[in-house]
Amino acid sequence: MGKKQTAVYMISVVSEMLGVHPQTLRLYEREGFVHPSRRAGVRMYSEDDVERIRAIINLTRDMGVNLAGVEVILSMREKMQRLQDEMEQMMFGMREEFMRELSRREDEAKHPLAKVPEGKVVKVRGK
Amino acid sequence: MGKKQTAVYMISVVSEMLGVHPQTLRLYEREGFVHPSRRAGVRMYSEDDVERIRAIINLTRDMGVNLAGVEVILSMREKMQRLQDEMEQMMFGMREEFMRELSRREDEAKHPLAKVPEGKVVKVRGK
DNA sequence: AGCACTGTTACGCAGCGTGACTGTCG
DNA sequence: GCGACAGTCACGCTGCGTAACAGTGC
Repeated sequence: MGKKQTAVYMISVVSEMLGVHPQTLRLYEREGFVHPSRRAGVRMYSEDDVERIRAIINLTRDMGVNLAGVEVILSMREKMQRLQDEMEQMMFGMREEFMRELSRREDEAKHPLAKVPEGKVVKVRGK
Repeated sequence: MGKKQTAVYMISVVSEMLGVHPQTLRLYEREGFVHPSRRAGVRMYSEDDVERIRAIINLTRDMGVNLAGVEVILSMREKMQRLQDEMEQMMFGMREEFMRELSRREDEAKHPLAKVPEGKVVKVRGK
């Protein structure tokens, strides 16, 4: 567990970086949108925290979205990200399976008498 | 162009079906969330319209989401649906391509002298 | 002692649901 | 002429950003 030495800011810095009232940042924490670490009781915002807050500001100030809406949207965003990763991984797995099937058939062609166990064929949910 | 004869309701019916004030429904239309058709100037809500309104009600009343938030969420939802369909289709295409590759190799094995044009191999964006 | 943090409380503006009112059509 | 639609306007409640205040630690 090394010391992930990414930049860390305290509330006043983040406040003027983003043009946000410090109280707003405390509010966001109370509402559970960000979880800055603490050093001696003082909030320390990581780069990720700042980025997350930036997204929230963008939603609230620029798009007029509610905090309740922000919560839904952020969780949807994460869900979408996971789904995309999952899909990608699935495609990769599919490709590998086909590769195995190809070499299996090649082996079978070379040694016609040795039965190589049959591979299963990837199914895709029909349209 | 057949007459898509799905059930159609006027505002008072929808209003009491969903327990929503009629004015609220008119508001949702003004804000561009639903587009009921009109018969003689009177709003006619399709099943889809009702379903969409139900989703909006769920977001606003139960989850406390803003109308601005609703807009973002609904469009995200559609986008996610499209993305999922697209992914599914892509996997289907991948499978077909592999099938072609398999039969190409079989042909090549049967007729060793006839060069069958080589098929391309599906690539997956690396992790 | 002074500055920047902490937390709590209060104010004000804006969004939005709803009620009231008037007009039109069948 | 009554009932349900249409539209417009105004009120009130709530959410949320901000300001004010007191307490604590370097």
